[in-house]
Amino acid sequence: MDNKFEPKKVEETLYKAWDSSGYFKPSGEGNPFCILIPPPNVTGTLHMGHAFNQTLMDTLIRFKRMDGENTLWQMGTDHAGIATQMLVERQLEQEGKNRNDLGRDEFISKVWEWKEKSGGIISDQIRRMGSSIDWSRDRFTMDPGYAEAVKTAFIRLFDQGLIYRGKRLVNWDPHLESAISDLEVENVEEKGYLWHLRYPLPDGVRTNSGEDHLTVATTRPETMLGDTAVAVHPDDKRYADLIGESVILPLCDRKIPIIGDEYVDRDFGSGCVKITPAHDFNDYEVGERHDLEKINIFEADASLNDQVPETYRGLSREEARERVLIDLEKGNYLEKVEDHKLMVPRGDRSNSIIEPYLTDQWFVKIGPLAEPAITAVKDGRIRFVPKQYENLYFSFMNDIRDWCISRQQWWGHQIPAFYDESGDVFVAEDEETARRKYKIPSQTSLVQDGDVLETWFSSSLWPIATMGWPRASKDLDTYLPSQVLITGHDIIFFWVARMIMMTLNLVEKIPFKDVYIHGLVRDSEGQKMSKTKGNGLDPLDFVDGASLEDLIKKRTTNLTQPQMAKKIESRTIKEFPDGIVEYGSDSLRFTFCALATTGRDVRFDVARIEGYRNFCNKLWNVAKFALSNTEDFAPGETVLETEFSDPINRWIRDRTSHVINSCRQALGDYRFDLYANHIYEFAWHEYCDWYIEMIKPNFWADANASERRRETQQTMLIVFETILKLAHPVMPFLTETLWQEIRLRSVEKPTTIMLESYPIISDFGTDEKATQYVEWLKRCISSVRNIRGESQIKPNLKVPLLFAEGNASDKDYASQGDETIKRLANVESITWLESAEEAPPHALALIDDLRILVPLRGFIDIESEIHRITKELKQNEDAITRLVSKLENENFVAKAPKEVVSAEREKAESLNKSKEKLQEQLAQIQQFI
RNA sequence: GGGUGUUUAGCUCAGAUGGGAGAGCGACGGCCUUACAAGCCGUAGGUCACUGGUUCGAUCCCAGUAACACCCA
Repeated sequence: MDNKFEPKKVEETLYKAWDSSGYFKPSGEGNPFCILIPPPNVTGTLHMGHAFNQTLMDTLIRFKRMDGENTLWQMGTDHAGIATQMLVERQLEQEGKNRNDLGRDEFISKVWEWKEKSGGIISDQIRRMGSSIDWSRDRFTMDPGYAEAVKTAFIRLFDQGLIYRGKRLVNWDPHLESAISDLEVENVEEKGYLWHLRYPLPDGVRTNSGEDHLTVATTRPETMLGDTAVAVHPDDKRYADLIGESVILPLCDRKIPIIGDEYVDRDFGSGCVKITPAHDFNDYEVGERHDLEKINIFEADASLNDQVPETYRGLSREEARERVLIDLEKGNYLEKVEDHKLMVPRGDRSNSIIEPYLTDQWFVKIGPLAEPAITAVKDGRIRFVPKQYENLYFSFMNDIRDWCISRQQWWGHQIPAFYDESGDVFVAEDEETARRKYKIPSQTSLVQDGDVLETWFSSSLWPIATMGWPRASKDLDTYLPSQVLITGHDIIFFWVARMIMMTLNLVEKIPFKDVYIHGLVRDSEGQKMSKTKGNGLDPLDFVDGASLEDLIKKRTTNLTQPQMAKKIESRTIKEFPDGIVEYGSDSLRFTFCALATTGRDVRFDVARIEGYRNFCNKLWNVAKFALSNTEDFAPGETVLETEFSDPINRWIRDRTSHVINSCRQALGDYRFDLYANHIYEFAWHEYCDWYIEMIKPNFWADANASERRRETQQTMLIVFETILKLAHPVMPFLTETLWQEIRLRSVEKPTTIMLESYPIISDFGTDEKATQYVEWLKRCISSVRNIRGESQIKPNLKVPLLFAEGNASDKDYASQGDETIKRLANVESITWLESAEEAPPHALALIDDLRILVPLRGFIDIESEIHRITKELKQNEDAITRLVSKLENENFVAKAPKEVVSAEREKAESLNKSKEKLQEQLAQIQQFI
C-alpha cells in the first residue's frame, strides 16, 4: 500500500465500477426509500451549494441502501427556461444576431444543441462527488414524457377552474421582455432622489393654506405621464375638502381627480400622492378601489408608447425621466429635489429594473391549492426538519397570491392553449383535441399561445412526472410519497411549496414525508458566494486541486462587471496564495457533513477540509497497520468473544456498539454533523489512539502463536471493518478501497462495501466490566503522561511508578494493566507501597483513593510540580466551595430531588479527600525548593 | 415598517425535560516512539451578548435591550 491515501488513483475507477455493476439501482427488496434530487440547471455547473446538497443526499441514500432499504435516488435536470435562454441569446449576440433573426423553431433547436453540448457537465461533476444515483432513470424536464405531464397538469387545472388568463399587473423584465415571478424580484436599496412636483389646481381652487397647487413626491417622475389621480388621506384636514376636485396634470394637460384613500401616509412628503395604476402595485389597488383609468405608458421594452405626448414617445425610461424633469423645471412644476434611499426591484437573472406592467398572463388560482397544502404540514403528514421552517412555510402559504405561470419566452413548455380569431381561448393537448373538445369547426383557424410556462411550473410536478405520471405506474405506487426531500431554504417557496400543492391536487397524495432543510454555503467570512464578488468556489477544485492561476482565471472570466477583476484577483491571492491542494472527494464530503449543523448558514473554511483530509489519511494508515499485522490471520478459526483473554478487546467491542448507536441515531435525526463527529472521534481517538496502542504487544514476540494474538487480530479487523461501514455513506471511496483490502482477511470474497449491511449494535454487545477497567487504565496512563509532560521529562526516559492506597479493584487493574501502563506511560517499574508514608519525594496524581506517584529523583521539576498541584488544588477548592454553599442552603436540601442532593454530597466528600492529599503533597514538595 | 433566526474558547460550531460547559481548527511546550510529521504526547483559553423575572438553583425557561443575519412589504 502507498504511504498516503491518494484519492485520484481510485475515485473514478471505483465510481465506474459501482455504476456499471448496477449498485446504484434500487434493489427491489425492502422498504422503499426514495430521495428526489432538486434538479439542477441542465446547462449549469456544480457549485458549493450543490456539492453540499449532494453530499447529504448521498450519505443518506448509501446509509439506507446498506440498511436494507429499496433505495431510489431519482436524478434529473431542469431546463431552466430563462437562464438557459439568456445564455444562448448571449451567444447569438456575439455573432451579432438575436433570436428574432432565427425565428422560434430555429432558436429552439439552437438551445437543444447547446443543451446536448453542455448538458452533461453537471452530471459528470455529480459523479465526481461520488453520488450513487441511478443514472438509468435520469430525467429532463423537457423530455417528451415530462412534457406530457406538464400539459396534462395544465389542462386539468384549467378544467378545474384553477388556471385562468387575465390582464393583471405583473413584474415585468423589460430586458427579457417577459413576466417574471414575484420571487425572482430582488429588492435592493439604492440611492435615488425624491422629486417634489407641483400639480396646479384649476382656477379659483385653493388649498386650506392658500396654495394654488398640490405637491406630490415621487421617485419616478417619468411615470407622471400615466397618472390618473392624486390621492390624499380622507381625514387629512389640509386636503379633505378638495376630494372630488381635480388637478391639472402638467405636460399632459389632462385633468385628473383628487381622491381620498386611507392608503395615503399623511406624514410622508406633503401628504399628497400621485396615482399611476398601470405602473405601481399599490396604485393599482387604489385604482381598483376608485375605478380609475389605467394608462399604460410603456412598450414591452419600457420605452414610452403613444399614450404619452408626442415629444416623449419612443424614449427609454431613463431618457424620458430626464426630459420630463427638464420640462417640469421649465414649467416651474418642480418644487424641490431631495436625496432619497429607495428599494429598487431588480430581476435576479438579468439584473435590470423590473416594471410593474399590465399584460395578459396565465395564472394559477392558488387559494384552493394552498389550503390542503397547509393542512398537510399542520397535521404532520409532511414534516419540516428543522421544525422552525414550518413557520416560514405557513407565513408564505397564508398570504400567497395567484401564481403567474406564463413567460414571454421561447425555451420551455409552450402553453397548450389555442385562440380563434376573436380571441376565445381553448385549452387542450393539441389543436386536434381542442377542436374535438370544444367542437370547433375546421374552417375556424386556431393559433397556439406563444408563451411558455415558467420553469417552476414544470418542476412542481417533479415528484410525479419522474415516476411516470400521468400514466399509472409501479414507481408511483412504490416511491410516492418519497421519504425525504433535501434542499436549501432558498427554494421552499419556489419549489417545495409548489410540489406539495400540485401533488396533492393531481394525485391526492403528499409528495414526500420529510423536508430536510440545510443551510446555504457561504465563504469563510460568512459572505454569500457569488460571481460578482469573486468569492465563489468550485467544489471540484477541492477534489482535484487547483493552481492560483486557475482560480484567478475562473473567478475573473465572464464577469458582468469586468472592473471588479483586479479586486477579485488580489482577494484570491490573499485567500489561496498557493492555490488549492488536492483533497479528494471523501474529504470534501466529510467536511460538508461535519458542517451540516442546524444553523441557516454554513461557512466553508479550508482549515476544516484539511483536518478531514488528515482524517482520511489516518484511516489509511491504521489500515496499513491492521493489514501488516494480520498476514498470518486464518479467517475461519474465530475465537468466541466469551473466551477473549484481553479485556481491551472486549472494551473496544463495547465502544463499537456505542458508536454504532450514535451514528444510527444521528443519521435518523438528519444530524449529519453529529454523525461525522462520532465517526471521527471513535476512529481516531478511541480506536487509533487507545485501542491500537494498547494491543500492539499482542502482536509481538512470544504472543505470536497465542490465542491472544488471534483474538486481537480478529477484533482489530472486525472493528476496523465496522468503522469502514459506518463511514462508508460519507466517505465512499476511501472506505471501499480499504474494505477491499481488509476483506482479504475474511472467508467471504469481497464484492462491495456499498451493499454490506450497515452495522447494528447487537453485532457487538456491551461489556461494562472491561469498560471500567480500560477507563481506569486510560486515566492512569494520562495521569503519568501529564506529570511527564509538565515536568518536561524526555520521552525516551523511563520513570519508576509507585502506587499507594487504593482499593482492591485498583490493585487488580494495576496488575492486569502492568505492561500497558509501562509501555504507554514510559514507566520502567511499578511498585505498590504498603503505605503512603514510605513514599520518597514524588509527583502525585489521584484516581479517587489511589495515589499514583512518580519519584522525583532529579527528573521531576519541583517548580512545575508545585505549579501542577496548585492548579489542581485550586480547581478542587473551587468545586468544593460551590458544593458546600449549595449543601448549606436549606432550600436546596429541602427542595431539590433527593438523588441530586446525595450525588452532590458524595461529590463533596470525594473532593474533600482529594483535597487533603493534594495539600499534603504541596506541603511536602515545597520542602524541596 | 412586519416577521424569523443567531449571539457559548482566538476562529468555526456542538450542547443539556434547568444541577453549573465540550469538539475541531488555531495557539503554546515537548517529541522523526518500527501505521501515520497529513503524525504522537502534553498545556493554556469561556461572567455561555446585556438587563430583569420565574426557581433551592438559569448559559438553558420567560420578558425586555443591543448587535448581526435572513425573509416579507
